Amino acid sequence: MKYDYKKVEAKWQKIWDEEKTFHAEIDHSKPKFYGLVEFPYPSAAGLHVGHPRSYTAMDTICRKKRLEGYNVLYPMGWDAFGLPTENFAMKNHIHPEIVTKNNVARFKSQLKSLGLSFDWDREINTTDPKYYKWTQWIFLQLYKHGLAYKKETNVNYCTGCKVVLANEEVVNGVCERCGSPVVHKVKSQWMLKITEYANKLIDGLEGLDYIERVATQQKNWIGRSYGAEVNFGTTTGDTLTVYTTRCDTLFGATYMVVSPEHKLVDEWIAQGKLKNVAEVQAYREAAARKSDFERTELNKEKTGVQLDGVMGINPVNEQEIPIFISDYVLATYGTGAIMAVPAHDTRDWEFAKKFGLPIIEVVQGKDPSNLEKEAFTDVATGTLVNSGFITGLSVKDAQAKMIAWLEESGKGCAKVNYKLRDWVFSRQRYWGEPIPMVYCEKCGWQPLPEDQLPLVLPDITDFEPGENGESPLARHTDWVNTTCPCCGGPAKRETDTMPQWAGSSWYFLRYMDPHNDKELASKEALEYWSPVDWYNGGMEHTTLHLLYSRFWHKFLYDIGVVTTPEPYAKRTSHGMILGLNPHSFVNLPENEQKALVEEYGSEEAAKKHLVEKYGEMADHPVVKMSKSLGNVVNPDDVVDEYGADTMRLYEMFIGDFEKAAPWNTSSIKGCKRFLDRIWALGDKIVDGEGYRPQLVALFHRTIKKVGEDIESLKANTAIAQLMTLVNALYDNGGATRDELRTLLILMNPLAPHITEEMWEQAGFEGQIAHTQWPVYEEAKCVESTVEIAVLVNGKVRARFNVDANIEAADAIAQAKAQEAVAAAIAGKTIAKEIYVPGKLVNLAVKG
RNA sequence: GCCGCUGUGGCGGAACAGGCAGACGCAAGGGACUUAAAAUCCCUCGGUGGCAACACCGUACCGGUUCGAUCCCGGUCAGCGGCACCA
Repeated sequence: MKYDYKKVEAKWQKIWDEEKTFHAEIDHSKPKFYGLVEFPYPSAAGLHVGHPRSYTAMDTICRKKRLEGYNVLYPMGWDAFGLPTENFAMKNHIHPEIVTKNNVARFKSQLKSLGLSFDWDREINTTDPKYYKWTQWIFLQLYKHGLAYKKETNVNYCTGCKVVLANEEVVNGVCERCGSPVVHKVKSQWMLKITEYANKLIDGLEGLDYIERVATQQKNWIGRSYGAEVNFGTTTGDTLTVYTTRCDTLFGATYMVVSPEHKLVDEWIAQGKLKNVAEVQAYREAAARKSDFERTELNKEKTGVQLDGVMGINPVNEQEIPIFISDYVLATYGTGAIMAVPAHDTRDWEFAKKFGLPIIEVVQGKDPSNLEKEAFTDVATGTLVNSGFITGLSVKDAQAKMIAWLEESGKGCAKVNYKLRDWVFSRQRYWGEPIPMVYCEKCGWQPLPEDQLPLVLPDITDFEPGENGESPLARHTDWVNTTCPCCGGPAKRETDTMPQWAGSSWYFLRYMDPHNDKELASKEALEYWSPVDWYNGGMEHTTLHLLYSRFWHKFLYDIGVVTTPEPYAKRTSHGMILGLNPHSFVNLPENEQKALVEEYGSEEAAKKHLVEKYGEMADHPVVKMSKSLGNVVNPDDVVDEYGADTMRLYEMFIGDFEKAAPWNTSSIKGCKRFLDRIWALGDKIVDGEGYRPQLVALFHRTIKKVGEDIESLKANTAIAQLMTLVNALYDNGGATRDELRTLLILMNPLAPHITEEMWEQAGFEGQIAHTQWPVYEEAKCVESTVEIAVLVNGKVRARFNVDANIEAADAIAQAKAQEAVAAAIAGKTIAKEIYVPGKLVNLAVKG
């Protein structure tokens, strides 16, 4: 009988739903396992084939863990606030709440059609006031602990859309959507002091099971560097403090640079100390006007203006050196001022060359004359020269001695700096959590009392941002006008909302206790389920979502709300699912390829033509799926044509889980065939108990390999092993009931519907979901006889079968007795004999 | 520029921890069944030479260590990702 996947899959999905098969409750008698995948943003486009890669992998792990006796929490929800929904709402004149509701319904039915074992009783939605009440509550705690503050900052303002954009919406200095130039505007914004946690966020990575590229990317993003602050004097009697990681080169400082925004420049202008005020002001204005695009331009020529009238004084030798302003020094890092050592810093070297400044060598490399060509920056090999009391030391020793001297003399101190900036937390948008703050002329900013949470979004219909990029909420004065929680006088609500990252920064906590209206989650639930045992998600979330949520969690830990210092014990990441580029030469149908080659003379010319026609991307046969290329694969279509189990299997079989992989429609057929072959085994039951002797080792090996591979995100090789097993069963005329039983359990985490159906039809007890994972015996994994390859000088000359437990000497003797081997070694001296148990004999011969 | 990763058949990819390279699957070619197609089943499938047994070459490239290297070491080239004037 043919396998009717539509009927069978619908049947089991209904059973799982009705019986709440995957509902999790606290149960202290079992070990717990909390598996987490990133909850999706429910976009209007619906599910993408990329989503199920992560979901299926974790589903497979969770299903296997349940069979192994774990109490598994595998939840799902919706990260539903955000710009695309709001834009869709504006364009189509539908309230974002309705848009969200529709999109969520679509996503949910799509996910259910894949048979993912989520506990739907714990479903959450970040736009639900019952949920965002606690997002707002966490913000208030941050505020009360001095970690939320309001500050004038530069924001990105799109001149076309007349709205403020988030950093992520600015691509190459222009608006992601309309392509208009983005300029900077100063706006007062809520900020979160993530920098206060910079150290903890780096050090906390120690001892966590994060894949390395995630950990290093986070470290680089936080960008901790160890150095020193050095106080330079000036001829005006001021102190100009610089930050440097190379205090060993202090004797080589030949000038100083301050950022255009540096405060001392304002003071010197005000005090009339500068002789070239006009020139300096012009440079500062030009720098301020520069767009992001100009700032990020590669190979930019260094520019700058000397501050005429002031000189810096080097504390180590009292030498007077000039001071410049230049935009290659950033106002936001370190002290916004540097000492320049052109001999040993590439940027300083370029600047010095351009402005004709002296270059003094203080760290000697192999070839001092090379300093005319480039700076010498190698820290590992240099020795200090021309450097007073540190001459002759290695760089490392010189730094230690210099810091000691600076601290002793009060001219500086050791200092740690970070690249990480505070988190801009305001968005001038409607579809986000309202920031629960009130402004009173008399009392200043006041937090909303906690008993007034949630502060619900007003029901409005005009979502267009105001002129000057003000939040649409600002127009709704009946909502904006309120009373001051402090003095009771008239006050105004904050009209900015939170960024999309807010709701996702703590959602994994809510899953533990999703319906609690007293606290974000009960202590009992937090203690039982924390931490998340395994969190899988995209690499694109490494530096924002993952870091933000670790920050919030660490804060909640510090104030005693949560019970573990880190939210996620383990973090892995999947590669993207890509599509074939229909414009790439190699993906064209053969006849079109031929036609093009004929038309343009050669394959090269044809490819060149395609690049001219479609842009550089035509050179890449595999690209991101996109609507414009028409290579988007809809999971619904795949489920409809092949079934959910085939879809799941293909998602797992497609390739190395951590790497990007192209979706290949014809490869899906292989997975479908495999399931059909398993289905047909149901009619090929042979007599016999347990595993037949010739299959014992294969079964034990398969149980071992499938278990291990699923657990290490190598389901592709687990499936390959299961295919091998099924092929072997066919070679042996079918399966015994016990063999079928084991096969079905092993396949169940990967293909749950077909296996439950076969289980039921074969008359096995209950459901696979309630049975146990099979055990293997290491001793039974090996065959009793093995094939030994005989190599002579690394070349295979013969093979023979022997008992697996053969002694080395016997194996070597038998190897030499092989006809082809005897011929190959005849008349030669054997220099060495190696026996690798159960595998090979290698004879090294001479002469 | 800095940091990280990757290079294996026509394709996706295997190969424990230095031990027979190419598991498993796709595509392709040949055959069986069929009025025919689909489906299914069988065979071939890294390259070169040979009717064949077989021989030689082969894991981006050059070199090293080793009885033995896709794997370890040194160098070169190519591709991908992240950060990007962070002092």
